[in-house]
Amino acid sequence: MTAVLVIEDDDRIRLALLLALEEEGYTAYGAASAEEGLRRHQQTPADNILVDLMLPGLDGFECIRQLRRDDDVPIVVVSARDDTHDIVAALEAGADDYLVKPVAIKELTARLRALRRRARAGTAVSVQVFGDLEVSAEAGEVRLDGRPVAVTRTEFRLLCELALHAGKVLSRQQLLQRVWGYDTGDERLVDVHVGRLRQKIERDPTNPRHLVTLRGLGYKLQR
Amino acid sequence: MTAVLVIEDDDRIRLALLLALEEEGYTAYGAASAEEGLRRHQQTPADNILVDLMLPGLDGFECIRQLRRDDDVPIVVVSARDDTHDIVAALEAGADDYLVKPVAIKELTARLRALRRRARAGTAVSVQVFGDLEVSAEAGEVRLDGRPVAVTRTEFRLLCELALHAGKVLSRQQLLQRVWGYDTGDERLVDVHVGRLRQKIERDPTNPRHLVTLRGLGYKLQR
DNA sequence: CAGGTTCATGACAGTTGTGTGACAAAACCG
DNA sequence: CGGTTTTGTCACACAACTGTCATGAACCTG
Repeated sequence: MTAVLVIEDDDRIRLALLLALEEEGYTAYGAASAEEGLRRHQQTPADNILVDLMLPGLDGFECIRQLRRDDDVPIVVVSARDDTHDIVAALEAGADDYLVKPVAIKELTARLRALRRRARAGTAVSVQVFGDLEVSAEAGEVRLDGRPVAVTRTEFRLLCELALHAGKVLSRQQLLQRVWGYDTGDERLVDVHVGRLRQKIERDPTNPRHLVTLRGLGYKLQR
Repeated sequence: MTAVLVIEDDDRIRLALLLALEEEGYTAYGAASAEEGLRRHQQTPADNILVDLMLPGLDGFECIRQLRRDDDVPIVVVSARDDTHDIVAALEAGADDYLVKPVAIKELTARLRALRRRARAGTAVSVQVFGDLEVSAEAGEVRLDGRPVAVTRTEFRLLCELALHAGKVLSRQQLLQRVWGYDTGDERLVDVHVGRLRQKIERDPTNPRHLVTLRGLGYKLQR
């Protein structure tokens, strides 16, 4: 779960942002001043910080500088001022992005995602977790209970494809198409590989909990 | 010196951007289509890429996806379209930022700086440690158990490339591309050099613990 | 419950991927 | 220049993987 701290003095805007972010699946909490924001972040560090520029007391620029003194958290400025000087100054102070109000929530979350992807790059590898099962596309690794599991290339591609659409059914046709690149072919092939994959990633392969069959529809991977 | 590649089909805009960037102290060069841009970046990788969305042939989104397939250079979209859908789609495709034309050059460069600051964080470590193995890119040195190991230039480049993306799989294609600069070539070449490298940096070369093979995927270096 | 459909699985032969040693060309260097 | 190191190519052997098929179980449907 991604936690976002919103530092904004206007109650209406702050609440609107918090609601919209929660709607999108974030854990969001607010602060009405820079001082309060700094304090809250020190207590429970957020994964992202949104900050307004015009704040009572300590202003946004100073707030960013103080945050940056000992933290590398992605900071996005959300300001009413659409002025190159402000934008440049905010970025120079250490912000990562600058949006002008009113912001489209979809754009905001897309930018937060892009920023987190960038902040993560180089440090850790991204991992998808399904209970006791972990899949990391970039590390080319599958783990069950934290222990690495050896899977073959096709099994891995198949698993990644299913993980990419976690929770959604994929028909054998779709899988043949996306994993094998076959426009046509024997759908049984998919069964065989699903079977082999189950042997490796399910505690009880005859009673799959992750990679389940939806009779007549296809397969899906669930959490 | 920072090199920026500008992919933009409108000659006037491209030239204006190139001039403005040079004015600001960047080395800037352009491409009038996605295909040309991809080719130029492959030959001489840029530190930043600016890309338009509406391009003849391959469009901007596809261009970004192709760049992202094997590179995480900071990408900024510069587009005339101010539409949330486009912005979200571009960021999802892998862009880091999105600016709407006409852009203020000062804002553009400030955003480029912010982006590079972010992209550098984490990667700038000059000595990387993988258990008993140490790789120092700057010193051009490799140590096993603290003892220096003599590796050849290509072996060293190969090792650095793998260390730079520690924990992530790199395909033989990517390695050929990045270590040798070959756009095409015999992938077995990589095997041979990996084999030679293992002889030097692995305690038990037949049972590699650091430089491991991921059948069908490529190689990776792990801690 | 009979008949048809859909799915799981084990076996097998053909194919592919990888490690390695040998060798010649190229680069390097006193 | 002549010797040494490095590099890239090749061929071969072996292990691992893939796709097909046959069989039987599980599941629907009327």
